[in-house]
Amino acid sequence: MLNDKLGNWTRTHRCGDLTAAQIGEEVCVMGWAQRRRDHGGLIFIDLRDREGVVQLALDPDRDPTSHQKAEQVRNEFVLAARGKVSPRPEGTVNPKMKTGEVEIEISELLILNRSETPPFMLDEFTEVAENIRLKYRYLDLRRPALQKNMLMRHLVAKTVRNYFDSQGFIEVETPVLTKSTPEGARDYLVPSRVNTGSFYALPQSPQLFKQLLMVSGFDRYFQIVKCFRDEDLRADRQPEFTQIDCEMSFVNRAQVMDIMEGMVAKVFKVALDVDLTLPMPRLSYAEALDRFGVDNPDLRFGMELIDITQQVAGSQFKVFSSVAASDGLVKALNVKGGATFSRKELDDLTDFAKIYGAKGMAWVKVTEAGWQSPIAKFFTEDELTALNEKLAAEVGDLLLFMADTSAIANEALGRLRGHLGQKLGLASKDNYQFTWVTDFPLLEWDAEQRRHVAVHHPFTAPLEEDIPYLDTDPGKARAQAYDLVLNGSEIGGGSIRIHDQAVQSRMFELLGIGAEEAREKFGFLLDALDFGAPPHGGIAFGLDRLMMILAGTDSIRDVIAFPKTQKATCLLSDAPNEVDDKQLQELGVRLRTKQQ
RNA sequence: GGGGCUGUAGUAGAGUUGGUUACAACAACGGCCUGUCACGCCGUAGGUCGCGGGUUCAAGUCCCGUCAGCCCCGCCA
Repeated sequence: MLNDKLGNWTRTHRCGDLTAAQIGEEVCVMGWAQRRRDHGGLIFIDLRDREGVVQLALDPDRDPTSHQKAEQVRNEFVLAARGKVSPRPEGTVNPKMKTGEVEIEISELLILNRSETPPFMLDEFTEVAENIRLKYRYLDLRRPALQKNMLMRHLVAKTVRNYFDSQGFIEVETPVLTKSTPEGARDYLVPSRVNTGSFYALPQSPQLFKQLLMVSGFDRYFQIVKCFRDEDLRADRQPEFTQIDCEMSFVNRAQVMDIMEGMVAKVFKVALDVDLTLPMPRLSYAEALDRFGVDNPDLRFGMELIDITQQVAGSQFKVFSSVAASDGLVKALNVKGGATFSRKELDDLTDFAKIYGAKGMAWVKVTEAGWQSPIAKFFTEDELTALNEKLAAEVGDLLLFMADTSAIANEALGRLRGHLGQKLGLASKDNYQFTWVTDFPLLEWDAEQRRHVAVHHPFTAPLEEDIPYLDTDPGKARAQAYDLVLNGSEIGGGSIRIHDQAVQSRMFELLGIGAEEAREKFGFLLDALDFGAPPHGGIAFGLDRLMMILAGTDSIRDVIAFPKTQKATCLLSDAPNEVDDKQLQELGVRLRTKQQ
């Protein structure tokens, strides 16, 4: 059957926008049939567009032609309808719908297109397995939840652009086909046909180009830009993702952080109508690790880590005292009211800690009769008193202990803290607690590669007072870096950059990148720094992670229109796919066989 | 590279100790119905139990392998 033609019909309203204010108006709406209710005589159709749903009423007595057409309508047919907005008869108002006070009395109906029966209902109620949703992503995107997320993402991007514009930033595009560089994540490579045997890399970030823009005098740059990292996926990680990237000249750390707080506050106001308190708290890396065990602490709840290494150093409990003697850490958490945890729950917590390298976990239930714990017997009265005091232990509390190297004790107990915060409902989704984390180490020792690697990236400037350490004790040098952490998630990170060619060369040297390699890989940057590079610094925010928190979802796929699966494939387009041998030949690329 | 969870009509699920023809719901299709709104009523159709192998008289169910989706560790300057 032929579809109706749109002709010169013009939409006057979006479905979801019709309210009592339009009563009496002749309107024209277009959208998808969400559901048809056929009463034999009267037919109701819920028509949906991105703003919502409105009820069309088709009365055979008013217009038999459109009523007849309405009998053919099935789910997801594309309709255009003209009619009068009317108040619903008494007793038939639907308070659950935004448009529930009105309906459109249809005088003319067009079936613009038909639809196969969709593989799943496109309403807000039906739950569908994610692989099915991803295969039919264009249908899933038609549903209210994803429509809402994508509309919000647009609003956030618009707000970011307006804010940066108002602060004198300009958006400049940087290359997507660029140069592979050592350090950092695995690159996505693109073979060059014109230069057989050579490859471009897709950018992990526009880092070098934005620094060059500072050398070029643009002063304040930003870009909302795709970045690519060929690493394994997580619930909050996709191989291609979007950064809000920016860079400023003639600024120090505090000035960068101030401007960025303003941007984040604007975004929260526009997207959620939430007023943030500025300035945001600032924690040093050392303090974050000491108090929370991780460099991305969730500040929605307390339950801080407590260092009890001193208190147990002399105890009979060898697991603790030996760690204390070997420069490790013994730390504890006081889970208020946690004495009700079952043995199974405690075992589960232990298993959780083991994921992060912990060898075990000691626990204590604080009861009226004292410590109920497998390890209670190892401690003297004095030691118990000291520990109870240090941990502010009260009857009903659960104390969890971790003894290990400082790295493992901190991470395992810190993760356990985050896990317990979720489990105990201490981390409400609509509570937004920010903190900056600063003074990261500049370098860390990579035992496998037997060299220092940059904690942030190789262009990060050391704290001015720590520059002497570069020659004496590089591991001790701290960086002029800063991460913005929201509810335990790192949503942004940046630094003041090195603008001095000599310092940059020294940095490469420390990273074990020889002068020749540095010249080959980064020569263009080193050259640029020699031509009057201004002091500069910047930051990049992960737009997808920010959107996850704004949208209140646990999956990055819910804020990306066309996301990849965990194996980095696209179930919709079937990418990546094999290509014709002819294409490979043109590129000068030959596939290795499995045996090789 | 490693650990874990899941896979049964189009969809989301039930299926007990291995035992008759694999269930009911929603969706679909046909019919009835003039105030429903996740409409209602009657009827019809719809299955490679992810795939492959094994054990068994007998496998959706037990075992092995494999594929896919998800979560995590490693990885992610």
